[in-house]
Amino acid sequence: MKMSKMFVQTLREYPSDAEVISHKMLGRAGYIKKLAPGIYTFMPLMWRVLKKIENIVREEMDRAGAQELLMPFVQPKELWEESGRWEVYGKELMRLKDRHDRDMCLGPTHEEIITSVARDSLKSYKQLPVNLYQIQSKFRDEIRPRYGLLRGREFIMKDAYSFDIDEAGLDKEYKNMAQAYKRIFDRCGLETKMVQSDSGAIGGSVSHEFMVITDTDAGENDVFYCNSCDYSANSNHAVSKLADREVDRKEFFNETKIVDTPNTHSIEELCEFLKIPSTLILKSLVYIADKKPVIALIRADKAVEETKLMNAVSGVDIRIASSAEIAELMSEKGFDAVPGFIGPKGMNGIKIIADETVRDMKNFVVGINQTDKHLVGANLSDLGIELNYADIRLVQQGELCPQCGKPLYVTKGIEVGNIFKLGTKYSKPMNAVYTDIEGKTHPYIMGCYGIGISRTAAAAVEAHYDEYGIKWPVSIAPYHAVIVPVNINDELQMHTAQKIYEDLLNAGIEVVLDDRDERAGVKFKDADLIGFPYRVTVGKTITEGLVEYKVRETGEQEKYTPEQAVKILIQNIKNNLK
RNA sequence: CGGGACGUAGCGCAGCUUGGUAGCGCACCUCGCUUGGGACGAGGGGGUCGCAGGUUCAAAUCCUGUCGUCCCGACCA
Repeated sequence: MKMSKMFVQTLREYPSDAEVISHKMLGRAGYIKKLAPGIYTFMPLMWRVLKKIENIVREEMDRAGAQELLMPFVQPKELWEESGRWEVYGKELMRLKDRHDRDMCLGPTHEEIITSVARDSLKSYKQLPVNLYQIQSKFRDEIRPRYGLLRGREFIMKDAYSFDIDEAGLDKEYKNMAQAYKRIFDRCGLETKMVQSDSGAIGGSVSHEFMVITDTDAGENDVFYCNSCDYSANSNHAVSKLADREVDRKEFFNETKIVDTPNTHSIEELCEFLKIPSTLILKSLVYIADKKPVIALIRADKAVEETKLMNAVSGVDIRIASSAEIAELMSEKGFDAVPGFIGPKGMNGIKIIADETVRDMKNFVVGINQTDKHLVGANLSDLGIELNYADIRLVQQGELCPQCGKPLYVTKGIEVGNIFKLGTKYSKPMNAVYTDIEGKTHPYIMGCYGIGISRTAAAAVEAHYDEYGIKWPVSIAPYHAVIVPVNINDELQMHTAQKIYEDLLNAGIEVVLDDRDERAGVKFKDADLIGFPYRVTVGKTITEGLVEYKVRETGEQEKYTPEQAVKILIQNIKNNLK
């Protein structure tokens, strides 16, 4: 490719709307162009990167025994009604009507479609197991798309679905996919952690996410992990042992009574007023789960993990209650307390979920729905309510590993892939069954396995960049190398560059010749920004028969004869692609 | 959906307070000069100032409405 003809425009400045590294870099280097929020054109360089990732995914999925197909992007409502998700999925599902006024949607995921395809074709146990996948654009009408390709509305995804006759088969395929994913991300030059996670809206029981660990702002997930064993989990799923279970502190309160606690609207204010540690306070939080109030109780030095709470009440939608909703709840129960003084006492008929931390608390402080008052020296028996215990606690750094008891650490991660055990979540309601050896029918045992292709590309930038631009891993770089003649009007320089370029092309290397009549600085800046893994500069030293070879990743550079440079380049690239 | 901000050339921005012939840098075109880390000079092309009303002799500027975009909170590959 000649740089002078390449359809790319690099910019002097970062796009003003970009917040995170990958968005800034990909925008400035001319890889992507925004059309609408979360909707981007993949420019030629970007498309080359995406195709590289797709091909790695294809090779590894095929090697793992999966078969590629391609399902429709536009889907009819009827299938979504069969699975029950037309009602449940919410506004992220982009709904539209065709000319006959029929309800349709843009595919955010394809469980319904693949299940309907499978049930028409997979009739016998003899045909199972099967794993089918596709690589395609998905559309999810995210509330707030952001971070460029990391959270788009339209994005490219690989989604795979497995069908087995029993759980054992699913377990085997689940492991098989986990191994394939490891190989895929390794080949993309990405270090990932496989972490336990919540199974979310797609449903099912067990799931793991593949996280690119990053120290940039783009990591939207907190990952807890143990250095002593293999435990790691997304914060929405992580569990821990408490480092401190010391809760009976009789020295503070030796009798149960109501005390005045004026203007203590926060835990901090209450601690300060009563001169007590926050571990002595039972915190009561009001949430709205599927439009109904739920009270969550937890030791006040800990925070509630909303996904866990949602699972504890089997809800699909949860958020903290507004002060108006709290006021409404109060008046319904005959109280008039303001937030800060809410408590479980007298809340009969409201679902109350207590975190495990509550179990051990004794002689604690709790709100009793009277403004400017708290009950001190309280015990659970004083509250006169029925508690449902569940782990709804957000793990904090320093708490202990649930497996081995050593301290847990936290880091940021970008989720680039996930694997789910679906079981019969879709096959049962959609009556997708096979016939066993005895002639009986059973629903398939299903699994699903996703990889965000475009997100993986962005995550690779987050993991490989410096102040000058992108440092693509060779395996997914748009081109392997760039040849830069410093002065194209110098016949020897240009002739040598041209020769190197052709030799590399003939060797199957994806190479760009920067034949633009620009100053060296411009070409170097662009080469660094675009992120070619290797650069060969043909400048003044060509009069001594030498060119300069430079590695983008390490900054390492060396002078060679043109023939040596070609040879080393070919060798390094081939080694890297193994 | 709530809270904040912004819409002026492909990109980044000034002008608006106090109405009076639309500007700057980058990018683009021509010529010259230059050629190892985003040179320089001269000339040039490109904008219904998001859109619609209103006020006014006169609106990018003031008023009203509307659409769009970005940032902070609840989702997920």
